[in-house]
Amino acid sequence: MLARSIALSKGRRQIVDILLPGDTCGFFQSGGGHLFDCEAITEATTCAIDASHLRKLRIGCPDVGKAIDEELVCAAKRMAEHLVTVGKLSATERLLHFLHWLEAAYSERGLPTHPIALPMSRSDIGDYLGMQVETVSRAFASLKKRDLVGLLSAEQVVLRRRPGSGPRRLGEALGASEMA
Amino acid sequence: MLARSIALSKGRRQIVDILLPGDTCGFFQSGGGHLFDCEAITEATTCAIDASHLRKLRIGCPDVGKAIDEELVCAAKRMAEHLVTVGKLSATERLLHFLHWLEAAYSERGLPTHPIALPMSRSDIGDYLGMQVETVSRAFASLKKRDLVGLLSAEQVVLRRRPGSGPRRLGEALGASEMA
DNA sequence: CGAAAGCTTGACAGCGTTCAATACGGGTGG
DNA sequence: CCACCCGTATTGAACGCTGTCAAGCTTTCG
Repeated sequence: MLARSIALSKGRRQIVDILLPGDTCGFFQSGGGHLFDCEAITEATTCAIDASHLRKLRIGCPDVGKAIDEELVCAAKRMAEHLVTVGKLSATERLLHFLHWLEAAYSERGLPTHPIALPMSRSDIGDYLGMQVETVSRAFASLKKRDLVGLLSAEQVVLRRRPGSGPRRLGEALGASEMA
Repeated sequence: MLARSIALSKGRRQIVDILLPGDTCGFFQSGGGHLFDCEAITEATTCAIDASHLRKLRIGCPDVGKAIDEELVCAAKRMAEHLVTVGKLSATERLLHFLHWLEAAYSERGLPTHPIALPMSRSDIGDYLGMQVETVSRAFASLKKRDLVGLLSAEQVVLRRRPGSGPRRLGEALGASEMA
């Protein structure tokens, strides 16, 4: 698990994207400078590709260009949905939404989802979801009290699926997340 | 001015990006479906490019692919910085940051910046910055009271530059935006 | 001129931040 | 093995900001 982030003053940062096995963490540079920091949350094995070599490769092989585009578009899509999460949801809803997203992402990659591993610290979660560490804790407490999640430990979480709150599109998820 | 947004339930939406003359509003589709809605805020003249034609064009001409990548990366960069704005700034700071961003964007394109035009409604601004209409109004009032902006009308704004708060990189801007 | 839509302002409740204190867990050294 | 210590997580209390509801106000358009 990697975190793509933007560094701010005084050691603060905003995590803008989270990368899981199979995702690509390069590509985001223009004019030679990288746009984002990228930091490993867990142990990670990465594969470096020489930029000039890749550039040459693209010319002969259109599929390469297409794959790069696909990756860029996916990252943009993730960020846009994340923007909705941060912009429109309450703290508890953000956390729940994030956990469901993680579960879906794990499941796509064949990683265990019961429980789901949460290797990042509370402060990482806060930097990702745009809230304070304390608020993250409170949100966990709130979800636990409602039996929406179970906490085996601080980094081992089980999601209890509420009827009708399964994985769904974001627009509907938001409608449902109003937790009336 | 166009707004790229994600539609939510009950007519709500999150605007994820704002496009100005020279920006490209396509590209964001995968599997035939568009990822975002795109809506005109002002009158706009657009230029449609046939997708299959473009695909063929890329093969022979590497610059085309590079230009598309450039556009994707720029959009991702905008969204990431916007994410910082929404995730880490208070309502008033968000608005001020947005106005400065607009000024810089206008200035890059040779559009007038004194005053700067604000063709979008308060509700659009709210959907972009992740806050309510009333909060947008309050933020304007607060900025006006501090003489950071002047309101000629609801859509004609002048930015009064505070010493040391000119256009700068986002990391520093955030440091300064703590408005101590 | 009247109506409708958008903008602004006020009051109040609720949520999230802040500051502070406490609990938990892993590791080290005695 | 236990005591201690550190970093991290949780919990508590008070405050401030923002969402909400409601009422005026301005502008636009018929």
